[in-house]
Amino acid sequence: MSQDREPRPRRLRNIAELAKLAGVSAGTVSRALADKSLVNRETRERIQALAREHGFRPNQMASRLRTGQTGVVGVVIPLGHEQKQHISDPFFMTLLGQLADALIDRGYDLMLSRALPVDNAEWLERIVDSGMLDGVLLIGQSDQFHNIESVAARYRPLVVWGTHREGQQHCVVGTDSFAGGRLAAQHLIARGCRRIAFFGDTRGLEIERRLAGARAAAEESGTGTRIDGFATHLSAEEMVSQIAADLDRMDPATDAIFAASDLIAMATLRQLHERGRKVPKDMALVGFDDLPMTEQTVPKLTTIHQDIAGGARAMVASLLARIAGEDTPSTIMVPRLVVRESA
Amino acid sequence: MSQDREPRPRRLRNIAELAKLAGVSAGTVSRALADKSLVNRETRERIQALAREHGFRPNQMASRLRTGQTGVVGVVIPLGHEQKQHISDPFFMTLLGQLADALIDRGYDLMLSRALPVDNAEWLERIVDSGMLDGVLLIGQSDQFHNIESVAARYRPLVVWGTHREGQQHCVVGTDSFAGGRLAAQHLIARGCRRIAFFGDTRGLEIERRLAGARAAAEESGTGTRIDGFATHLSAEEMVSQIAADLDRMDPATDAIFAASDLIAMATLRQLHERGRKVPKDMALVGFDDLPMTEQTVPKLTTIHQDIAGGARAMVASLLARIAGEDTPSTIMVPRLVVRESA
DNA sequence: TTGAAAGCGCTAACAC
DNA sequence: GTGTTAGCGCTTTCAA
Repeated sequence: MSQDREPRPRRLRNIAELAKLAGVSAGTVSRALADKSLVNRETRERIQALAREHGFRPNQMASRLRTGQTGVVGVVIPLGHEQKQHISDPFFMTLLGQLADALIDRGYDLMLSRALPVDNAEWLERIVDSGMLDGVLLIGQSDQFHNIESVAARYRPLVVWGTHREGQQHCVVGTDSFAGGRLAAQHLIARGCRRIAFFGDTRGLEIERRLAGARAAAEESGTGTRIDGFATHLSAEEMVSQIAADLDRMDPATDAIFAASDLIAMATLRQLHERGRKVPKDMALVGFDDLPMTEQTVPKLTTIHQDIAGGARAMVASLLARIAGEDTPSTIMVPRLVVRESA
Repeated sequence: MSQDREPRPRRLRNIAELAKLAGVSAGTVSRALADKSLVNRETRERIQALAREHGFRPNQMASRLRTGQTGVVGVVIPLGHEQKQHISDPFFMTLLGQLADALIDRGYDLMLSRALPVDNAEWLERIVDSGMLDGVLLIGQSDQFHNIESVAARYRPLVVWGTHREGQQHCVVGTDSFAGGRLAAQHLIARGCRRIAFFGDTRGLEIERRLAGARAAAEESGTGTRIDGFATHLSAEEMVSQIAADLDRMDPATDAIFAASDLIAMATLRQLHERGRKVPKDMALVGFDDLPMTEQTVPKLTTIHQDIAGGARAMVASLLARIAGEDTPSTIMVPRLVVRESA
């Protein structure tokens, strides 16, 4: 109704036009719109009303150039060795969703990129030096550990999801993958499993640590348990056929599978079902991540819990501190075994 | 090694500094870095080498302000009635992943926002008038149809995922939800089901059309099939308990469930399993979306396929055309029934 | 082929 | 309190 009564006036192009209309200077308009207290309450309200009436909003690009604050955080998924892995991988997406919520709550916009280091060795430099971002969040280290290290040495507002290595420079938030892998294997061994297949591509740092942890547990147990590694693709398309093949060629004595992610575990569950192998009776199965969907599978997936929401909050908190000039240590979260039905 | 040999010179702050270093003017540097042909090949290469050596990259904020092209597309998820629904909803995420891939391939960055229209009636105006974006993609119409219409009337580079209504202004890409709902119900009725529960919150336009289509199929069948609507929450947390409650209070004669999304279907599958009800023997179940994960469930989910990847490409293609000043019609994709095991 | 200069739209230091 | 002015860092006429 009100739209019919007051036909919208011509759209204002910039602060100067609004200033002319209001009979004040551009500076005053800028201050009024930013709710600065230095401006007379009456004129401020008048200008704000005028802006609202004309649907005027200051150009953010200009404002951000001028202030040097972009209000934008880059969220980047580096896909080095796992090029086929899609940005829509559920773990990435879950973390991304949490990051988006946390950043938006803090008033930041989020710029999403997928980087292919293989095509472009300077992927990270290009992003951090774009001048468009107040800070950068990396989802995963991929196989770019050293590259990240060297950029982090000079670009401070950078926080990475991933694994911590002794003496590393860059601020990382993540779960202790080694401990998680160990937990998984310990559980399987305690159940009586002695021949464990590991499904995961160990070129990724986190995955490699999970396998290492599992191997350590096997060693420590003194049971002679063996762990066979299978390099499972991360792309959804290839993953299924590869799991099928691995299931067929693996040692028939294998009595447990430790999947490096819940996604792999779910695909494995399905393939086992198709082969008529009961989980956990014929084959125990443990996943990793504890994505929400793992409670929906039949049987429910036993898995290693990572606190993704907490991790996202930690990443954002560290990044904002770094944007403010502080230095922040890495955050290593403790994984937790969640026993459900699959093992 | 090379890093040890040549200690990095002090970082250049802007084009002017590089210009001084190269003994040319800022204009020439700008042209050289943009690979403009007007600049002498030799000087161009010299400047580019210098830039590389110093790790210099022009400030994008300034460049974009000057040219008026931001190279950024906004991707926004409006959460009107479904406020609790998280940005990490798998359908959103799948579509978002595809959009990200398509946009990045075309050289655009992607700015992600979650909008809460309830808190802020001007959510969309604020976004399109921010001056930060060349165009905007909306994932879903939520309950904001009229709001979107009025903004679309003046802001052209806007493409929306959702449902098409007769005579609407805004460019939409989506699946014919009515046809999809009808397909689902037809399939269930053909299987002999006569009492169908619909799980979904019909305040969303697409969901409402799916139910309407199902009701139309029931009507047309002349079988006296009834369809009972249950308003299922979209937030993962509440969804499960609500489905459980609905399952317990629904008419005992109910022999089929049509879930408005695969996510709802998967949660329903799990709840049915817990109640010892076999799918599809005791209860037939059809989902909607055909997300990749629906092939991993046990039993595999029968669902209505939406071409999410194709839809994402269509959205991006339409948006780029609109950014270029063209006008584009809406794209309504035809849904397809995918019969697997659950019905 | 290159340099000089204007200006994208905004903000903030400095005046008054 | 408000106006004036000088840039933020870049691109792009225009002139040479």
